[in-house]
Amino acid sequence: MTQAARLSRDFYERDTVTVARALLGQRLVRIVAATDGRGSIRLGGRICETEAYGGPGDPASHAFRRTPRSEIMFGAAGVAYVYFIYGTHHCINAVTEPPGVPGAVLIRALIPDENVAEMRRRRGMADPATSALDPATSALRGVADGPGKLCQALGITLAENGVDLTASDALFVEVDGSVVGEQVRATPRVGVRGDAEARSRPWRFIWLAPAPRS
DNA sequence: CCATGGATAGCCT
DNA sequence: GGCTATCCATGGT
Repeated sequence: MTQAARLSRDFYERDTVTVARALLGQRLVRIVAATDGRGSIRLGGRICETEAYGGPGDPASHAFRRTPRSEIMFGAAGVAYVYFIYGTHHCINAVTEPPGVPGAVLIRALIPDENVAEMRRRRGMADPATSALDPATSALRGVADGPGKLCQALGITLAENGVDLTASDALFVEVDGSVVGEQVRATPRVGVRGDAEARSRPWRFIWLAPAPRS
């Protein structure tokens, strides 16, 4: 079977906002052991929402301060930065920019399209076959439509912090076309401190071709 | 709207 | 070392 191309170091080693925009439409893939213990299966989906996090000038970024936790954001691009938040959820970012320049893109939502039933199980959701919901339209809702949800659906925890997305066989991003030219919503963060430029800069990108998260 | 609950950062003694 | 605020998420009300 042919292997889809994987995003390279060069892809990630660019301006954070550019990478956040370019990740839309690509596929986040996670390989996990099959439930019968033999072989492995793919979990994943198309990235439909991202958010750029900058360096010292971005108060909402963990790299606002250089600490042991945020040090990874100052390192090699294409590495996964996973953090645990609110005592419950994990969030996965892709490190951006050349070494020494901090930056990361938070992956906020996926459109699940591989082994959705397994991802639903990992989310604690009902089997769509026995659900009253229409599987054709509702089986995807709630599975990966949020940064914490997609990590739970894909089994991403702090153990995946530092994984090289350009080299790992268990966690990576595949090229699945670009959404350049398609409809994308870019919005600044509101309610954060910083100068006028920082507040008005586009940070979050939502792919409007499919239904984004609610 | 509100409760949740673990890792982290910063400040303290 | 301890102690506390914060974390712009999620699920249930």
